[in-house]
Amino acid sequence: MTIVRRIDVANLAGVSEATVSRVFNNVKPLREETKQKVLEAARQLNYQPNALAQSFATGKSGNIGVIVPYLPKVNIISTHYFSEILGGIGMMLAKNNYNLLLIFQSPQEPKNYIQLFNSQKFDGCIILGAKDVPGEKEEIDMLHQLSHPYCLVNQTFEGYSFHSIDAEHYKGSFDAVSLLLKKGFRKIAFLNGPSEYSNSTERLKGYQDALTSFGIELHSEWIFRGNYSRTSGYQVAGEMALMMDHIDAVFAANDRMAIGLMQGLNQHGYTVGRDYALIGYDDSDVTTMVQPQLSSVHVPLFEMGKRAAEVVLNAILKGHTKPFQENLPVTLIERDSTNHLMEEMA
Amino acid sequence: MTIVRRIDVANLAGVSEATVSRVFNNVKPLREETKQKVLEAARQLNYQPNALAQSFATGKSGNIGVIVPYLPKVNIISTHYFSEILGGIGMMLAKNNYNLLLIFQSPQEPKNYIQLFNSQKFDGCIILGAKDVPGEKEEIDMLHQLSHPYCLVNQTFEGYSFHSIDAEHYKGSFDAVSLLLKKGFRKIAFLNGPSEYSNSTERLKGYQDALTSFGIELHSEWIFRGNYSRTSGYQVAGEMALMMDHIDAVFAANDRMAIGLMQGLNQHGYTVGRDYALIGYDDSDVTTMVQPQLSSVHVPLFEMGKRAAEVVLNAILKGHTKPFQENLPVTLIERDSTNHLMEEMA
DNA sequence: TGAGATAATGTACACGCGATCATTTCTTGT
DNA sequence: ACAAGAAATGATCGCGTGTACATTATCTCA
Repeated sequence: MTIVRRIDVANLAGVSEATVSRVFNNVKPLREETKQKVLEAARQLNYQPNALAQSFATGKSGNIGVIVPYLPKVNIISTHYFSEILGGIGMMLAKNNYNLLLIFQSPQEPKNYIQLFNSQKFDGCIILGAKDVPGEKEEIDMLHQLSHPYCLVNQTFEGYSFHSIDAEHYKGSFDAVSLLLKKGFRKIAFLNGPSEYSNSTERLKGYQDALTSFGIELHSEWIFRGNYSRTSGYQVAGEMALMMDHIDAVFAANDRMAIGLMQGLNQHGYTVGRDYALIGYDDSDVTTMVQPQLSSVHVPLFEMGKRAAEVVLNAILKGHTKPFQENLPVTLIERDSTNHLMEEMA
Repeated sequence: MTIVRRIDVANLAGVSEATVSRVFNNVKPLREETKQKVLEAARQLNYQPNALAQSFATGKSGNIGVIVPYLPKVNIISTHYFSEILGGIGMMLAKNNYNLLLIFQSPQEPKNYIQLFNSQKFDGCIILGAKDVPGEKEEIDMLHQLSHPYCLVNQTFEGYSFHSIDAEHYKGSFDAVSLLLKKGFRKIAFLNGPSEYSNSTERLKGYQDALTSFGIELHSEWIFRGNYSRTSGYQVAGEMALMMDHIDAVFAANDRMAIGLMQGLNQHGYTVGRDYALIGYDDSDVTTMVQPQLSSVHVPLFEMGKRAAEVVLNAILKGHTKPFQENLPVTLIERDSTNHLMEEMA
């Protein structure tokens, strides 16, 4: 049960090592007869080229690194958000015979993307959950300067033209708030996520512009902040409950916070539909599991993952190097949480 | 901007290549002075050992393959189940400086785990979502015979002693149904998953034994089958609605089906708490997002992933080879969906 | 102080493959 | 039948590292 090498196949087939290599790499010219002879020998010996040696010889690992933030207690992978993107990436890579190397990155430890590239563990990388904080921006900038194949997902940096796939969060936010306004709500609170994420700030702009476009004055006390977890939404409900007399609708920056908020406000006696309207973001599967079903903004996360993988593969395989930015469209999904209770009863 | 190699560091530090290698691999004996000289040279040149070459030289990739079933349309990763396990695996691997190679496996294409091992892309593998179907069993058996480091998660095979980490699904099921029985329910239906999964059949046994231990006759028409998706639960609701006069409680083999069923039965005018009790399985985050909150059986999926990774790492690093099977404990979590409505109102 | 032991460092090769270049075999046209 | 070109195949090297073995420097103890 030792490892079968190219030379073993060559000996059995009565050809040279180079010919075996040619058969497996489909390098022409090559006599069909020889090819069959080699394949038959390979089959008999159950030969499988050593991917490690191949990688070493070519200098290509055949892996794409996907960098995912890792928080010791919180299982970040389990959120709809990351899972969808990861699925999209996986699909595209599988189609192109690339492997997906999942790399968990602790927030505290310094980002060393360059070292990761130098180690040749992967040929390109996709960075999920990047944040606009000092250390990170510079590191990505260095990746960019050295023209390593990479792509950010759902994060852009003001003043830099990094490769990235994002979604139209400004529009999504604007549309969401506009829906509430069209429905007649006027006192609209906004539960946003951390400002290190560019899409948080984009959503804030969309929220503000929608209100002002309807001639409504902005109130800073209408703006709340969570960390995208359900728990944080639940906690914010405590603050918000104190001023529900001055709020008739809430736009939350993701579904999980929306649901946490909904549950928290329930505890304080405020019900969606009767006391306020609610709209989430991401259109995750939980939107249809709650009562009333949650209106939300669909974000093509799976597609975004696919596109990000495509961008990185194009950089690797076709040498594409010019800055690439793309914003995929989002879709407003209207469900019951943005309706008045009387409409339901009608 | 060319690649810095060991020899470059050696030249700058005025030592041999072997010494540089020794410094980086911490091979003694070694003079402290020499070590510092080499490290300083490496720092100046920004030297990073080539992981590809290291892997090739040692014959170890440093990767653990995680094999995940891939269904073109359905994004399997996004389910609580896989995400949690994956997170646990990732945690343990990161701690041991191993990388996680995610491998999507289409159900239709033949399983060739042996080839994957021969290709040396990974040093060990963890198989998620294995099914008890003809081709698969033999392939895993071969892995086992060749004593390749591997571990199954949440799947066992009758008559084989494959390495596996599972949970006490018989007990979980028994406890869940017993809870319903203690609450006074007697006409208890069971919405199970596909029988290719060993935990489906284990749960069936638990369900049956719980009923018979209470002296209740088994009714084959009480048993329904879905595929673990919410949609399948929703569809089953159509059948079940026809016989809700003869059912007062339902045990579902996972939360998603439970919620689908709940929504489907709602459409037919049957409400949890008023018309029937419901208990799910997995204790996923959606249990607390629905109304009433769903009783469920907590399965330590994250922990299971951790343990599976540990088993594989032990096989690789310490040569552990004897059959390893472990069943982690499950916990019954009682919420509102197993209470009668009148209790809530009291 | 010198010999033997031991610590420290250097030399050289293998790992399995891709790929270049050299060589042999085959084809074609007259 | 033969030359010239094309097609097919063979010999060989390099990729960057780990490591066995050879060599040299240092220490120890009488």
